Amino acid sequence: MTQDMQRTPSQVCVFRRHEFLARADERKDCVLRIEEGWAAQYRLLPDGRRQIITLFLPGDYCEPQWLLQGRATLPIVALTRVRARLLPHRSIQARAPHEEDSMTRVLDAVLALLRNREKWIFNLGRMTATERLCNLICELHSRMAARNCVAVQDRYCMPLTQYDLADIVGISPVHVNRVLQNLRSDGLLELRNRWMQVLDMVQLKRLGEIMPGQGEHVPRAA
Amino acid sequence: MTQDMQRTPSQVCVFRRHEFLARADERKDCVLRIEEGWAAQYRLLPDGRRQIITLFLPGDYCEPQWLLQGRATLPIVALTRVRARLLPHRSIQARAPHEEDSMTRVLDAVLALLRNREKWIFNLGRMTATERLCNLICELHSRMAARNCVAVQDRYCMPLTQYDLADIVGISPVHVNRVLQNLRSDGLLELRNRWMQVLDMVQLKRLGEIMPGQGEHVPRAA
DNA sequence: CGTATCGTTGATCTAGTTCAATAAGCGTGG
DNA sequence: CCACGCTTATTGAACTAGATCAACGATACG
Repeated sequence: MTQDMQRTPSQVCVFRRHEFLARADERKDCVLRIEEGWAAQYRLLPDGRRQIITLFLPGDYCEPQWLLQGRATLPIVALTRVRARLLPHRSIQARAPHEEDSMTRVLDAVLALLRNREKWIFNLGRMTATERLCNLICELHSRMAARNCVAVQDRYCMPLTQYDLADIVGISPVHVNRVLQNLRSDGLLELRNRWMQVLDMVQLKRLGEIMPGQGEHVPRAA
Repeated sequence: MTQDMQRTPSQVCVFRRHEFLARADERKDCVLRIEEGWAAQYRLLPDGRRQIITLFLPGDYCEPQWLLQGRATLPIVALTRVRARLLPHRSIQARAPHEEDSMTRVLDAVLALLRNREKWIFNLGRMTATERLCNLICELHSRMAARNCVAVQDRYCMPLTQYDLADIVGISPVHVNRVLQNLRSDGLLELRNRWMQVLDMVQLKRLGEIMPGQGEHVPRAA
């Protein structure tokens, strides 16, 4: 598919599930804008441990920093069928600051990525399994909502398997299942057949969202 | 100290231990370059849980992304006495690409930050306590080495308390202590009075460093 | 309609937490 | 110089969140 990308600059291209959008250390002269489907960037250990580092949803730039570094660092795989538009670096640089897919927009996406990683470092370091999952669900909801991908009654398509979820929040798949059971039985959400329905966003946020709590005092362990 | 910063653009300024280099949401028209001392960016929960997100060492740009977003997101505190040079955005933009403290250099630092966070998301999500600590020690060693701050025999000044270490690697201070005991008794390192001496870097790397292992197969939980 | 993937459940185990107490450093003022 | 108070390091004992193992049921899909 790399070949396709070379042949058809500024075009749309499609990846089947499990196909790679990027491989480690691959050269990149385009940024992708996901138009449909979900993709994930991950790191894998020889012993099988996997951690998903970044999730790409419809509307996201897939690796905006490629614009600056011209190279992928980690593999990116399609979690569903993915349709993406290729944005050659040149065409991005050519656009006026306030246009769609301009330099400014792409750099903003880099900053957003950086902030999102702040959040996940915190999550993985200091939140419980339930908190992490709630947090993820809220994040997905708000990102999907921002792209107008949430239907009535807070329903949205959530194609991640419980294995995927486990590899995002850094827990085991079995435990993901158990936490989801709890959230379901507490009436916070419904999740079946790749459709997520948030039933009690307030409570979900309370369980998962990180409080502002930017302590002004000297930081020290509790 | 914000006042000092306004009054003396392009100057050096000094922070005592526990003083803030930045507060959440503060406006920033300078990037700092740390000349001496260590600082940390962290997030704190009302219940006392703290996670250090970024560590700034001598030679590092402290929050290069301020150049792009003009604003801090999280508090940054001095872990030791810190001396830092103020680099106003204007002066950075004025420099030629290959100069010290040019736009290019600062953007490279943003990219490095992004990659370092990839690594830590992986660490926190999928590595054991021992692996995380070894990994951190190796990272500190190589960052200090890059700044010529490592003396003979792999000795370097490591001012982090065990509480700090705990809040970086996302485990409890007590457990940090125990893991360090193990590493000491295995003859991998020496650590006393804020001085770290790495005795067996090879073994330490093996325990902590992330193998390339970029699996080419379909990612799935082990 | 058979086969691989995905979800669910129970039982057992363990890495790491929490609590609590003590010891060792270390700066500061008298 | 010493005494005091505070921070940091160390250790043990009890506990728990979450992992691991294993089996089985449900889906989906070619």
